Amino acid sequence: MRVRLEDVARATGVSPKTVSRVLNEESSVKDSTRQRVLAAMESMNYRPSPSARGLAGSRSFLVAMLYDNNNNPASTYLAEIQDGVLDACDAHRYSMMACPLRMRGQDFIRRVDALVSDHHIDGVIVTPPLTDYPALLKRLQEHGVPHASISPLHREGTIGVCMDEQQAAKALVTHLIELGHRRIAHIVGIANHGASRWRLAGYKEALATAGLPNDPDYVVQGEFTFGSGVMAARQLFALPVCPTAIFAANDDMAAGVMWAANERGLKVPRDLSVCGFDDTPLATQLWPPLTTVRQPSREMGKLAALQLMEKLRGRGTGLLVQVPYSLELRESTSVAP
Amino acid sequence: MRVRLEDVARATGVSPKTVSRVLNEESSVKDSTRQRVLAAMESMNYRPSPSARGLAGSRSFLVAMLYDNNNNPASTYLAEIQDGVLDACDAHRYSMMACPLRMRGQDFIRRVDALVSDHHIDGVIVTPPLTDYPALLKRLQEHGVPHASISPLHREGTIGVCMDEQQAAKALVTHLIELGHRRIAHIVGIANHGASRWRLAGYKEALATAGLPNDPDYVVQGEFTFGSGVMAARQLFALPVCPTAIFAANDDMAAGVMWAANERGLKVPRDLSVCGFDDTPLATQLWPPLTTVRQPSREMGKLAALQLMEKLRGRGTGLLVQVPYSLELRESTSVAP
DNA sequence: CCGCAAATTGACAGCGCTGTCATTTCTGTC
DNA sequence: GACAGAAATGACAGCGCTGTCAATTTGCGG
Repeated sequence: MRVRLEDVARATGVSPKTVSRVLNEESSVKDSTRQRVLAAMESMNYRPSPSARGLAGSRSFLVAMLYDNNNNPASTYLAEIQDGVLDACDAHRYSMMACPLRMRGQDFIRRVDALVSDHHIDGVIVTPPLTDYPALLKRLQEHGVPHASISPLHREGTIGVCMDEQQAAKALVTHLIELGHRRIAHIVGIANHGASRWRLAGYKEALATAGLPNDPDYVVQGEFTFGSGVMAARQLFALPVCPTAIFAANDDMAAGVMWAANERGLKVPRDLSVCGFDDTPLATQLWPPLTTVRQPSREMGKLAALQLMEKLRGRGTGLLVQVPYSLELRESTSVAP
Repeated sequence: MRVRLEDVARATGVSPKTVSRVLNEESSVKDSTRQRVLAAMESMNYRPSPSARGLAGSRSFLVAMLYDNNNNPASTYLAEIQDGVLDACDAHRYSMMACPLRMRGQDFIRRVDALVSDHHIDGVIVTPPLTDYPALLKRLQEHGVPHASISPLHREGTIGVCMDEQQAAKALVTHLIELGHRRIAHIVGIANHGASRWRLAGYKEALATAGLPNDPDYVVQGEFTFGSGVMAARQLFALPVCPTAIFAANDDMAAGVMWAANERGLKVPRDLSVCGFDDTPLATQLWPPLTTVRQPSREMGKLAALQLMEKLRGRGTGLLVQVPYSLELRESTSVAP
């Protein structure tokens, strides 16, 4: 019924073990043999059984993507990462399981345990903000399960992928300055998220570099949601001297800012320049379209998964690769009034 | 190292097979025996190996959630469904794999084949718009893999979960009529999606029931995105006689309508009532908050998964359960001007 | 053409569980 | 109290693959 490894072996005239070697890309197989086996596999449409491989061997070819579904601000972001991870897994014949972790109490530790020991997970992709949850990372290490992080806050000894968000934020704010803006406000994301810190740091750096003052009134707290963007903007508009530009730490909040501006009768970008971060679909759906920083989430998921699988194969030491950002200059920003 | 079924058997003084029976909830085990075995499992922290179970038995305890990542308008929706499915799977010790399907050409058939035969998938959760892709359903049937659908267009012989979207749309539009609106427009979603059809039908039904005319100019095509909502609204505003209320087939488009209204200087809800559908997070982030229909996506994912697992266990015949909608009447709608 | 190390290949057991079928232990009945 | 039939349990093989280690083949210097 099902084509087994043994069938391929028989068809090729070699032992099952040799077919297994080819399957696992072991080096000690003569090239001519490998070719014959591969050809047979192909023509017989052989597909190894993950269950059998998992049971007999030490590897499961399973990768888990962990995410925090407790306070899930940006499901678009996670969905894109997930797709990228799946892409990479597909290409290397790995499978992926998506695993939401509710970070209440210590229950999540048990979930991690269950996951790892049940399914023999080979490796884990960790997404923000889980990337900086020490208890989780510690547990993974105890299990001996390698992980790759996406945009981790602490980068030493971590493999995965990141973007120079601070540099990107700086570039964005510098762009505003070049447009003639001098009163530039920033809406910060959820405290302690890496993204929030870096973007704030980039904002401050740009101001400092340009020799502009860093007015604390111009830095208000948000929480990455549309609503918090609206609230933060209202707060800024209530200031005695309004900013002429607002850099929100993500697109959702920027959309909130635009809404609030509108509510107050401010025309974007004529009266107020607005920019965000992430380049979510929202950015181009708003009117005017939002100036923002493109964060290649999907690509990042893919790269993180690739890094992980490299490590699993024992090839390379695993790196924290950096993906390039790109400024998407659109119509929500213009010269200062 | 690892606690095996055999260890539990030894500890309890029964044969491995009996432990296996308890594990699989077979009926032919004396109750006292079952209790002892369960106690031992608990105290030894026994966790069965999915690989071994998959290899030896006919079941894999794996469920796949299929989604279309080609044109993915509403990743929030899918993310919520996914979480619901995961919830249900967790509860019944099943695992879930998320599987995006690119519906280009015939490649996706191979992907389905690979999925089912590689992983021995026990069952599949199908999400819109895949629910109505005949080639996919046929292939699943050929593989003998049961599936549960979420909001399928064709309901006969299907198990899964649905909502009476037509009724919900009717109720929403009826609400507008009760507020005194007579010129009510509708922005349709992507053609052929079940959601689009039902919501349009509900709109028409409400008008007909109230004896209002069905002006074709007041029904414009959208595609479930913010941008398409903006375009559609502009089209409606350009009409000689403007509608006083717009029912968009989803929240994203409704947000687009609100934006366009704003752009044109129309105050919502004073000059124009707007309502959407789905109750995405966006609905409460807009200002004014959006009147919409709550679609319990997460709950629906959970229920679909439960239906599927019931079927897998051979219990019950599997149903298409209907979840209740609820009208979320908020500030974006008010009495007609 | 031989001997030896290196390169390749193969034999075999067993991973942890379940399907099949045989066996034992209960029931209730006359 | 013996007996049929049902209920409960067990023995055993084997799912499809890989780890271990042994066997074979190859390449090469002399």
